[in-house]
Order: sequence, then C-alpha cells, then structure tokens
Amino acid sequence: MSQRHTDVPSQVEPAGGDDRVDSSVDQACSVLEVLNRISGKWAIGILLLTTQRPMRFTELEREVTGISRRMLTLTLRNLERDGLLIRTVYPTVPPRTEYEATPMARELYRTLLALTGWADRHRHEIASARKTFDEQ
Amino acid sequence: MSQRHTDVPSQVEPAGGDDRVDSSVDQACSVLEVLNRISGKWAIGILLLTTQRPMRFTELEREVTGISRRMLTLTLRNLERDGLLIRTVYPTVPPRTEYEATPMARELYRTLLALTGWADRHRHEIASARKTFDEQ
DNA sequence: CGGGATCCCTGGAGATACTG
DNA sequence: CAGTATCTCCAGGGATCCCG
Repeated sequence: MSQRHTDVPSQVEPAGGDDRVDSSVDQACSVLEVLNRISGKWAIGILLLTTQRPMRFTELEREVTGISRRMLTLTLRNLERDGLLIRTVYPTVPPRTEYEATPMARELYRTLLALTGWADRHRHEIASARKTFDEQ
Repeated sequence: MSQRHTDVPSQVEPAGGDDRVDSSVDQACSVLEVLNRISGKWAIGILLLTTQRPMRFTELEREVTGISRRMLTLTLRNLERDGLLIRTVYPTVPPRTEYEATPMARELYRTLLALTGWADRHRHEIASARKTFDEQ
C-alpha cells in the first residue's frame, strides 16, 4: 500500500459513459479507503484482539507475533486516529495503557467475517490455481 | 504489504489458552490472505472492471486511471495466478487478449460490497475522527 | 511500562525504452 | 496490441537505543 493517510486517489476513471461502471467506481473508492485503512501487515491482528477485550500495549506486543515496537505503536496510532480504537491511559506507576475497539471497529470486524468466509470457501481452489499456474 | 505470493505468516499467536481468541486467529489468517491478494493499489479496480465484462489489456490501461503498463501486467498476472481472472488470447494480427473475472472473483466482488457498505456508512465518522485527532 | 527517535533495508510502484 | 526489461524512487517496516 502506498499513501497511508494522505489522499485517496481516484482509482478508476471518475467520469465515463456507462452508469453501471460509474456506480461501481464509486464503490471502488470506498473499498480502497477501507483497504488502505485495514491493510498493512498488522492492523487486522490488532483489531481482532482489541475486539475481544481491552488490551494493554505489552499484551498486544506479546500476542501479535513478530510485530516490532515501532510498528505496534504506529498501527495503534493510525487505528486510534481513524476512530477504530480507544486509547485509555491510567496515570499509575508504572503507566498502564489500554486499547479497545470502538463500535465502528466491531462492526467492521463483523464485516470482515464475510471476507473470511470467502477465503475459507476458496482456499483450496486458489491454492490449486496457483499450483497449476506455477507449473506451466 | 510485504510478502506477495510467498508464505503467509501466522499473524497472531498460533497457540494459546482462550478458544475464542484461537478461532479468531484462524480467521485472521484467512482475512490476511484475502487482503494480501486484493490489496495493492490496482487489483480491486481491475477486478471491478473485469466483473462487468471481458476487458482487453489496452482497455484496462485506459480505464484504470494512472496505472502503468508494468503494474497492469503484474496485477493481471497475480490475479490470473490466483484463479480470479481468466486470460484468453486470440491469435489474431494484431493480437487480442481478454481478461474476465471468474465465478470465484465475482463472488469476492459481492463480498467486497459489504466492506463498501461499512465504508460508506462510516465515512464521515472516520473523517471527523481524523480531524479531531489531528487537531490535538 | 509505554512509548519516541534514528538508521537502514526491502520490495512495491513509476518512467522509459524495446519487441513478437 | 500486448506485453518485457531496466533503472530508479520512496514508503513500509525492522533493529536499536533512549526516555518519562
């Protein structure tokens, strides 16, 4: 993914003759925005965990395998910025920060299950398609 | 996005105590595979157009605003590899190549509409969340 | 504990030129 | 027409060190 939180380019021809295509184009922009928001290596994993229950920074660092401190911070900031996560800081010693998914994020999560379903249903079909393609 | 068509890393802890989290983790892998497949700047735009009707290479080049020859070729190849596009070459002079979405891809497209819906519903909410966040 | 700051590397993507 | 090849650039991401 290229532009992070800058502009969202008009992916496809903004004007055209065919109305069916045009409406699809509008759809595409939305989908792209969504993808730009939740793509990136780590966002979904974090969204997933914070949807279950409030999670602390270190907790997330442990649960999300392979993530670096830097990327965890960056991804959390972006999700918070988009209103998908709530960040709560308890001014104790030592400090305690919790992240929890917002209702909007929980709704997105449910939506993602549709994608999950698709992936599960076609997992083998895709795998064999790749195999066939690579063998040629 | 990092790994293209290499391995799909286990995003989140593969083992753990909580069953609810574990099942979600499995879901996450599927979603990640899907996202790795359809993310990238151009895949969705192409999927969208080829779902409407068979499209020729040059036609796609015109319709997908801003795409380079190189990226068009690469994206088409990846989609074909995953069994989302059918590439048909007519051995005429000059050559004629057509790309069309497979049933699997059409099903994915329908699934993407759920994401579109989410994005449309929360577009303003996200925008204002960003505005608020950036102003601090 | 929960980050911020810095350096560095990689691969996604653009630009341009060439070809069956 | 439908690509391939090459060069280049930049942002995503890793590693490391530092701090309140």
